[in-house]
Amino acid sequence: MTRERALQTAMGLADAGGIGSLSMRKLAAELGIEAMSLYHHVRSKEDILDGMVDIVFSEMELPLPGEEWKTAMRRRAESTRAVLAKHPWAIGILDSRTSPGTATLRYLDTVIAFLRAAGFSIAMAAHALSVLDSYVRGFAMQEASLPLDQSGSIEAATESILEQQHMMSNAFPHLGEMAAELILKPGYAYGNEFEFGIGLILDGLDGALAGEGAEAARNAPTGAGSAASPTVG
Amino acid sequence: MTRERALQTAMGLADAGGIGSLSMRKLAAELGIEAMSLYHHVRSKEDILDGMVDIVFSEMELPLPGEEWKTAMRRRAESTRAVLAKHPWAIGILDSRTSPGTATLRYLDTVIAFLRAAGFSIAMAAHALSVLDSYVRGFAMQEASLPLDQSGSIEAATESILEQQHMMSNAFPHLGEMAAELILKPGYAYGNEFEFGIGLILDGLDGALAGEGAEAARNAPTGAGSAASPTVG
DNA sequence: ACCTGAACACCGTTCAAGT
DNA sequence: ACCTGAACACCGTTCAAGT
Repeated sequence: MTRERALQTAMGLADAGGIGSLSMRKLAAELGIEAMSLYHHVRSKEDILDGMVDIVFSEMELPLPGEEWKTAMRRRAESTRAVLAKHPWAIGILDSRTSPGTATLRYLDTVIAFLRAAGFSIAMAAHALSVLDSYVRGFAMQEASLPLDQSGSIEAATESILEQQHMMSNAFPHLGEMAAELILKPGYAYGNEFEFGIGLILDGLDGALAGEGAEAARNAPTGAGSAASPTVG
Repeated sequence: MTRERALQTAMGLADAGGIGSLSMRKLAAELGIEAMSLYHHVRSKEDILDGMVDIVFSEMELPLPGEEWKTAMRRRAESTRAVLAKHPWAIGILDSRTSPGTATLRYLDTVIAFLRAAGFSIAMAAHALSVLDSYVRGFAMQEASLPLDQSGSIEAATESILEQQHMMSNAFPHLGEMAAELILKPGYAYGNEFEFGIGLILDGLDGALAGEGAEAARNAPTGAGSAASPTVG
């Protein structure tokens, strides 16, 4: 029995049945011990959740040094989305840990280092982190709560949805139209909306970065507009 | 005793002490009845959560007919953020309700109607809803989990944070630099990042809309590029 | 050092019994 | 129709007692 094995088993339980099916008693049973024995390896259930969240961060792909920044941030976003789809219970508690683990801190540090090396000022790196991660986590949250079939399209096979669809078209015509003309059509998968948003945000960051670079160049025309020193006051 | 009063009291409990402090027994006590009596007015705790989420949607400001769309969407985003800051327990369960209430459906229908009237195709309205709401909810989630003082800046007064800050600067230098040079500086408030992201997304949508309008004009040069008919196949 | 039975203070919900 | 006591099957956690 190690803390590591307890965390891995806890991840398995949460992945399989949601965070609600993770209890100290069930986890202990899975490990072949009594619930009270767990407290020799972890401090509390909160401690277990801290450890689980840190494992989730450790599974996310990091940007590679030298990679073009938009490519790197797009890959990071897609990796985050994939990891959160595998561990949907983690979405709501990713940020709420009061004591972030080392994998979490290393993850953040590496992303910030990458952005700085790519020419982002400290303030612009904070902007980029905020808008990208807010979007990716919000999207993961919405995606996690959809009734999806295995192709990723909305599960419309049940009678109840079709009934609702009919009622909706009368009481809520625009929602009904969007459902009928787009969302419930065979080709539509909500997951594809991700690409639109991430592209839009990366292009926007590109523009903001160019504007900042131009401004820096005006203020200090000899500098290369690169990353070494902070440009924020 | 009515369902309405039960929901309002439940909201008060959740607002005050988080969703964890909302139990059927405590709610009943607050209402002056026994826990079991609640089941005469609501079907289950899930039913209560459904009702609470619908009330949260009813508190969000809707776009006004005729309003300029970027203004309207910015106001909607800020209102959503404010409502979710008042009811942080709602952020993680907003989308996960399997049976949305009438306020929720009316809210969505009104927003879609507004976007269609502003010239968005069905597909572009879906894009806009997805990227805006993912961002706003993701941001609300991150904001809800920060240790903020009343001015909205990070609470840096505790020794433990300063200690961590010192350790961090060695092990995680870029994170440490961002903390020291930006986040822990007196003027900084994480909430101000919201404006950067929402502006970036609205500008991006503006460009996408113009592109779509130009394409529609090429395909049917006599049309005004307006909202009446769907342009999605 | 590691494990555990009993216990405490909680949960959501059912059911039969009251008015 | 509305309320409720007792009960069931759960929680996280403490504590004294075992090896």
